[in-house]
Amino acid sequence: MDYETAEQKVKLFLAKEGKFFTRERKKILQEVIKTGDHFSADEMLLQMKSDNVDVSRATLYRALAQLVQAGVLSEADFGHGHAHYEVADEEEGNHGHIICKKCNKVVEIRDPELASLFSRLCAREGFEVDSFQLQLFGHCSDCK
Amino acid sequence: MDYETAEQKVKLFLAKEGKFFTRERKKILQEVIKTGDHFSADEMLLQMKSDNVDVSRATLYRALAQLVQAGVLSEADFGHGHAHYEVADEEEGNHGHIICKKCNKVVEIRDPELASLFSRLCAREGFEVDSFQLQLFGHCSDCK
DNA sequence: ATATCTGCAAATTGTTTGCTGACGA
DNA sequence: TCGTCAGCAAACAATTTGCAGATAT
Repeated sequence: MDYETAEQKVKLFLAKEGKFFTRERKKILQEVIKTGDHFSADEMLLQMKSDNVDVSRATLYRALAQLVQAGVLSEADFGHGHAHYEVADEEEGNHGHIICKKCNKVVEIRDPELASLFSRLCAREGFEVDSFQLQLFGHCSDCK
Repeated sequence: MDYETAEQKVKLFLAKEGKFFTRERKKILQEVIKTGDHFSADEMLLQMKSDNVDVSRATLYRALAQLVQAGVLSEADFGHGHAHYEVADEEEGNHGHIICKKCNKVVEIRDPELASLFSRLCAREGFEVDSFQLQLFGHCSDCK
């Protein structure tokens, strides 16, 4: 997702909630979009520090939660004891991850079959699904 | 999984690690097997309290981690801020969950297509997968 | 006998919250 | 102007850990 698209989404969301697009939120959004990868709150703080962008931990956490709500970020748990974020897919459902238990490498899994299989399974249970989290744990080619 | 099977697995695992099958670990295993459902560490402590089984929180956490390693329990994160456990499936891959975002109801999703699709996707990335976690978030028939 | 265990309380980790002066519309 | 915000420090919840005496083999 490019910065412009993201900013539109965020502004729309904030406006709807009666909130402001402050300079801190903008700085955070820029840093977040700049990252092409998964990141934790701490990693983002480090990146910001190295870019001389100064925002408090509390503000970052508050902003990340908003970005998730705004649909700009998605959140995942790789079993490492803290949340991971990544820029959300622009269209349709999100994607899964394969995590190497040895070296912690993370690879994204995208396949149209995923969404279609999931919605079939959910319909069977009478659920209406709007997102999923899929983590596959194993060993990558280097570690097995 | 019945108690006997579980105890075998646990004893094997503990022996391999040079650890003991103590009375606390046995009490915990019994309570865990008794539960037919998902549970958190706190819920298990409550159940044990109501059964007059007395084990400290620290010992429970240590034992749960071993049971996961032994393959008797599996661990999942439903986004509620704490881990959930459930007795692991005896054969082949585990299963997923659909979680209602409104009422927190959790329904299990089992389908042979899951494992086969996942192993296909992983092979494509050169990974060898041994477990997965799948959470589908949405609204159940009562809440939508 | 000896290494592993338990329970306790204290420590850690990741994250959230209350407050006060600063900021955005 | 007036409500929202940022930063700080304190609060929190879930989980982990160090230690000293109890226990398993």
